[in-house]
Amino acid sequence: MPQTVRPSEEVSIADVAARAGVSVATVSRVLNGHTNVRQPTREKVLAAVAVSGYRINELARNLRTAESRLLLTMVPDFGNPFYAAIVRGIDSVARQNGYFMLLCDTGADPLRERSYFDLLRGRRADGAICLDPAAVQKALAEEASALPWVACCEFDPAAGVPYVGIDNHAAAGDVVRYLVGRGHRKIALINSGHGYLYGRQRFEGYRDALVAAGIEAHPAWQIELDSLDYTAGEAAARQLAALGADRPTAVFAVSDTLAIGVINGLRGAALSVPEDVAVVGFDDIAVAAHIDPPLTTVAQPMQELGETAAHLLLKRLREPEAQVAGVLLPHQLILRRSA
Amino acid sequence: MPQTVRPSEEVSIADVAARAGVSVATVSRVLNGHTNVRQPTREKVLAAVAVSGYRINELARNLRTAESRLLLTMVPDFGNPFYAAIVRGIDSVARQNGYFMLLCDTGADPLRERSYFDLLRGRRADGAICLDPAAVQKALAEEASALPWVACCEFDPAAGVPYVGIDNHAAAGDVVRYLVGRGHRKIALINSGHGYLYGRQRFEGYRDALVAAGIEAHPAWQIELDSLDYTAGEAAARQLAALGADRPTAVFAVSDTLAIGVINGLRGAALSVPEDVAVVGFDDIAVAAHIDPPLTTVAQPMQELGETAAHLLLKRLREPEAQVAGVLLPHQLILRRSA
DNA sequence: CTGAAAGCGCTAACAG
DNA sequence: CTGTTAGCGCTTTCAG
Repeated sequence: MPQTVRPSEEVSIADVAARAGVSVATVSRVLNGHTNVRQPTREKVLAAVAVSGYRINELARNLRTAESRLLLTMVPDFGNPFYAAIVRGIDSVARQNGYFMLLCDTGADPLRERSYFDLLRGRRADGAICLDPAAVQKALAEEASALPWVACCEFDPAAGVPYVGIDNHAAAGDVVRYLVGRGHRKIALINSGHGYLYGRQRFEGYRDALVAAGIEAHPAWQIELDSLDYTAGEAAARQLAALGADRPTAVFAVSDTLAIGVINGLRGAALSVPEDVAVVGFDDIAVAAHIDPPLTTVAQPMQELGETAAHLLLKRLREPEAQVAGVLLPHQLILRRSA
Repeated sequence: MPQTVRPSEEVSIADVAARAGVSVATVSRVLNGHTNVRQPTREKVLAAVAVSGYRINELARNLRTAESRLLLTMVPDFGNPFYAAIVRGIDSVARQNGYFMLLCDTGADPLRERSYFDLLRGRRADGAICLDPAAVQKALAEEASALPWVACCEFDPAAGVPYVGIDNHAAAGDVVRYLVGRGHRKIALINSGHGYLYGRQRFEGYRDALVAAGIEAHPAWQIELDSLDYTAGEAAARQLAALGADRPTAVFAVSDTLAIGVINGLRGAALSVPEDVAVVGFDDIAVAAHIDPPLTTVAQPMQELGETAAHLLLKRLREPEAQVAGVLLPHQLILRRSA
């Protein structure tokens, strides 16, 4: 016969029922705010709860109701302030809807992402929001398409997964057109490499806008990085500065962290911004407005991106059958002094 | 009679057992890697698992084993890169030990923190790491001291809660002594206000070092803020710049975000750093090295702070009775160009 | 080495 | 309005 090993202080719903002189069903009813309980009975129960110090065991409730009330959020790097703002948006609507957020840093590693997705399969999370590179998502797409998840920022409209993001192609075009309007014709692109779909979209926006302006880009002006670190931006800037006569007069970096690194790298090469080289970033993270020179950048509605992702997911949980379309939020070019 | 509403595709351990022609107990044994199962039997089970596409329901396991394998982390603001680095440290050791991390942003709000602590009470998390202001923690101290949690960065040695942090008093003293050594006698302190214990500790370190150097501080040089935003730092800088002849020649800000704001504010007042005013920050967040001028600051071992906190908590979970002492990690003054 | 069976603590039919 | 009872899906004695 299995024995109960719980410490004596653990009080269960049955204890409360006994103390109140009612059934466990009644206790459950008042706990869950059902209305069909007489007032005196309700009070008896509440009193018993109070004196016994009872706390509901949500693990048991979770099993019974078959939900964990947890939303999983996967980010490639929560050291990047860009993600922090989005995560805050997710968190706020999750909480408003009675969910908590399980935050995981995948480091853009497919294996780690896979193991996090197992949280869904094991019912430990009810749904997931994925901010990982599309390449990483893709590996999962087939087998995971039935799982309740949505994509945020990184998305492949063709993947059949609900998503929210911005029009990266247009945004990159806006930047190039602005720069061209200011007289620049030698415009570099510092891009995050490989897996990121937004990288490709922004590259295409950059290329198309250049073509439309009748400008041919020097191959050396297009740099692919495998990191969004400040340091990576610095290295890219040095590389560009070394071009001598072929040096670009403007640089478009696909992330503010990169752009800040670029500015610093340019400074190290005795080039001043924006006089010698104009610099435009992307994201509009908090620090962008507070450096020297203040960064001209494309603002993404970060908080709203997160909120929308959470709403999309919640909707998918409520109506599993409903077809949820992808949504694109507006971006905005913020003019400051760096370009 | 209650009916089973689970979709037909949901397969349970009983289905696997039936398919393999064994009992659920045996399936469970195989799943949990128990050794007392004959090889042929094990293979039958594994085969049945594979063909049925069975995934263990961790909610059920959690109820049975009475643990959630989740660690709760509460931060006052995950927009601050300082916290991001710590959180990464926590996450890495949590994962190494088979736990996932539930990350919550309390906004330094006692009510929200309380509600998060309820996750512990409801067994949805096995333990917690709290980075909130001591004042917020204190409200919980009495009733929550029995709960398995540890404090990180913010700690009251007298509270009886295991903690990890740095010696803030000494660190602030180091900054002041360095500044005095460079000839400064008019040293301002820009502090986070109110609740934060580290604020008080750093203030005392600042004050004591000043006294030891025989310097009397002008009251106007001590500014209390209720935010660590860049903007808050900027406002403080303007305030200091307006002092005219009484203007300090050095500023010690208790956070890098504040310090970056200060530098920007000073620049707005046409004061240059470090020539007119030297600026020292605290934390050594990633961007600190990449602004102009690069920030002199006190580095905290952020990753290690998080890792240690997680280890402390894990130890407390394993040995509930053991007395865990507080631990102080070394800090380091990083000299760059801002001071 | 394997199986039967007793729950973990809770919710929700169903019957009264 | 309230109680009885059957599980949710799993782990773990205890017997054989």
